[in-house]
Amino acid sequence: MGYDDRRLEVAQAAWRVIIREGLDRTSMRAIAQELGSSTGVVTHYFRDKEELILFALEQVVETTLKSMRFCAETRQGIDRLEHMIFAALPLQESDRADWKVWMAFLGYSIGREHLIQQHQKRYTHIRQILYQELADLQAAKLIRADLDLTLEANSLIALVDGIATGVVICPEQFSAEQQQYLVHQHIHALQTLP
Amino acid sequence: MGYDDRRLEVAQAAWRVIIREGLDRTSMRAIAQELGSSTGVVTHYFRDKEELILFALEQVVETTLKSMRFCAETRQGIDRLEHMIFAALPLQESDRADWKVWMAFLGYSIGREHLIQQHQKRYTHIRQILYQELADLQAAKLIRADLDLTLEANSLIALVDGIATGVVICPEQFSAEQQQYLVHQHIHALQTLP
DNA sequence: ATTACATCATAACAGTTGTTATGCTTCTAA
DNA sequence: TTAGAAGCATAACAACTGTTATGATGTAAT
Repeated sequence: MGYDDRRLEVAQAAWRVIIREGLDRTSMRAIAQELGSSTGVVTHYFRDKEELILFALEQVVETTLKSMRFCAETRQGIDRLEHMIFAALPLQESDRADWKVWMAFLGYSIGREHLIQQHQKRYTHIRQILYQELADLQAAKLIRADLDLTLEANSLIALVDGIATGVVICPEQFSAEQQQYLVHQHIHALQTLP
Repeated sequence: MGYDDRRLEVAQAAWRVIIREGLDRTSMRAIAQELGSSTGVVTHYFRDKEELILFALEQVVETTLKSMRFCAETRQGIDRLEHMIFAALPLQESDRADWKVWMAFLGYSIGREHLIQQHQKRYTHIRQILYQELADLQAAKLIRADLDLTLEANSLIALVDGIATGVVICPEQFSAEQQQYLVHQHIHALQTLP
């Protein structure tokens, strides 16, 4: 097992502790214990706690983006955008964990300007991805021509954020079908006339 | 100045520290310092830290609900629902602070089941309020008859949550007009035909 | 075989945390 | 006037924090 693999194991241990105990109670010792090792392992693979924490978050973001890209590969048109959004939602119970980590980080970033700025970059990145999708749809005349695409991209992000928040807090209020229905309604409102 | 007033002052000091430093760095000593006093004041008005923290959050929730009720008083129909939603949004820069506290708490609740349950109750409360508004609109035939009102209430909550998250992270991406536009689009989609 | 490095354990460090106890005022009611 | 409570300050407590240093392994290259 290589260096990067072991590093990932440490991050995944941190990931589990964050979900189970909360981000502010995710101490070096708790991570080491979750890993079944000592803190020496943790400090060996990560310069400090922040580097470890941010790496764990980056894994969550990357897997989600990869899932979105995978869903986009085989599809075209409105259906393609719709399934990209679906890929980001916590449709299955197992998807909720990643969103818990994400929300823990959002709250943890309040009062920490440099973490807020990192989130801004992530939002900008996903916004550009969605903007490109919307622009392609608009060029193909599949959605209305009078749309502010940046605003609509932000609206899609807000839609996903809002649904995911609802799922994490009240899972019984958002079945997979209901989540998909809300996204479907939202997206198909883009292609009808003003 | 009465007991309750002083108690509120302590909570407001905590409120300011949460926004400035983050929830996990909001210590008893930091709150006391923000208040210009000693920790003796804090412990005198609150049994422990959790009671203080939760009281501060409750103030945020109450002021928002009060603002929504106030906007509802003078209006009727679709316009009434729309302005209730507006009242919950961070339209002004000064409104962002309350949402920062809210988001800090959401993240802080990850891994703390009893805090999640408290959030569930809050969501249930606001959902019932919105459900009643939607039911009234449906009875007056102002919105479609085939809507699942519970789902639509959850959708409205998700809309506000998502927009507010976007505002806290990327304020420059959501002007007051854009926020209102998104809510307007969402709500007016309820009254057209399927 | 010896050197060097990667991996990990252990322990100590100084700082911060929530909580509690104690005591000092100031005010109020008997 | 006096007893007592309210309001607040101070200090101490043990527990926990991230970080760092040190040393013990094993492994691979010279």
